[in-house]
Amino acid sequence: MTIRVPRKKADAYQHGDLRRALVQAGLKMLAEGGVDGLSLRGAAELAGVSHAAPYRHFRDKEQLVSAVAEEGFRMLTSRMRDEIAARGGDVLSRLRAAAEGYVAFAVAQPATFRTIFGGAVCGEDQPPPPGLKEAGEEAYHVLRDLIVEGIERSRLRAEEPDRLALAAWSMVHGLSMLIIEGQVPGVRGNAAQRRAVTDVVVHLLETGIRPLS
Amino acid sequence: MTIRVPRKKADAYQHGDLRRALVQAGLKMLAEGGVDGLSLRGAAELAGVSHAAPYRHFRDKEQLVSAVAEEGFRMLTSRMRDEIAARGGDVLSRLRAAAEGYVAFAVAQPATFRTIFGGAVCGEDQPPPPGLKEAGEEAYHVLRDLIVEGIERSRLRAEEPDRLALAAWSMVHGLSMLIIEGQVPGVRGNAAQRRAVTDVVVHLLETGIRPLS
DNA sequence: ACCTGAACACCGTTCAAGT
DNA sequence: ACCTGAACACCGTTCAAGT
Repeated sequence: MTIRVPRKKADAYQHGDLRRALVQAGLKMLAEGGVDGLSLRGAAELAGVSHAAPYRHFRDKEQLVSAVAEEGFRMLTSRMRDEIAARGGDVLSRLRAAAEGYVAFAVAQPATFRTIFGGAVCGEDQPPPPGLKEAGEEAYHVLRDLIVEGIERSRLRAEEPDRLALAAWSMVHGLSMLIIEGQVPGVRGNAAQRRAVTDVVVHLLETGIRPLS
Repeated sequence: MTIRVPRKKADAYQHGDLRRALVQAGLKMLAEGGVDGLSLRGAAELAGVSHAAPYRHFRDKEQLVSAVAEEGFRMLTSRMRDEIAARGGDVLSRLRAAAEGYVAFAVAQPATFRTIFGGAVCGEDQPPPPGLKEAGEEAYHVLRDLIVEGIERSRLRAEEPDRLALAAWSMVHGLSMLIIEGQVPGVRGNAAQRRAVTDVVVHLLETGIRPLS
């Protein structure tokens, strides 16, 4: 009789971890070379494998990009959770923390952020790949849970949570994109200014742009 | 003596209109093949010219993409202006029209919309190319003028206009991106639902997500 | 000035062949 | 099963050469 131990070696590239290695390589290429720096051949080289090997794990480049986007999405969610936990306070304070984590991630990893929402992943009609969809829903639930708590505590309007969540997500997502695009002058490189701008925008999200009347 | 007439022929590709032809070709490729469908060689072929000819007008692909983004930005601004003019009404009604024009353009031309804000154009530190920056400012002023009018008429909060404009732009831009990314379920293909969702989000932008208290 | 054709390096993808 | 090496089509870019 032989006892089968599940193989978990350190140099496990040849045992099923090539997929993970390729995704990590993709994230590294995004961080170093921007969106255009991500290539199948480059990822294969970084993983120490021939350029044809990735096709054992991904049908085409789009599937690798999708896997990288999924991992990036989970990193974004982590960043939000960390910021929320570090800030604490009442639910509005934690919502602001989530917003700042979101913006901070976008600025720190613009190419990864763009890949997550890059649309190279799902075309006009195709549904998003399941893993990426799941990662998106996980991020969305972090936001939605805060919204629901805010409503229960009467710190947010007694509206349908999904409506408030969509408005909040849109605002923070748009702000992040405009900042990394350089459309908000003097903010991309200045962390203090960035936080100030984010606070202003989130405050307007909370109270609206119409007069209090 | 010879009278020099300014040359404006119909088949003016050889007389300085090659640049324009290449930009138009780029827009066509974006509409038909998505962001990845845009190539220098393809644009040259569509313009009926050798693959090296574009380098007389653009230093590299990035400059062509930048020119295409600029033209796309002007199309987006036109779309907003048209929607504003068609709707009319008070300033809040026209703000809503601008938002719907923005979202409608993004959904109708997602690849062009992504290229405008694609970031392939300006890197981390580089400033945006002047033409694209100007096109962006033109779009921004359409929004800002509405905001200023709203403040003057006491339909918007007496805040710094740029703050209100940034909040509004962020919200509508983010909503557009989330919709074309497929993150807002059941909206990408449904114009009526899309308008309803946009109205809800803009209404929350106006009145905020906090209770009226 | 403006354009061409050949050339180079790089990429995504396929496939017969190796272990 | 998993990986390799050669091969193909495509791309961005350069450059000597043509008019």
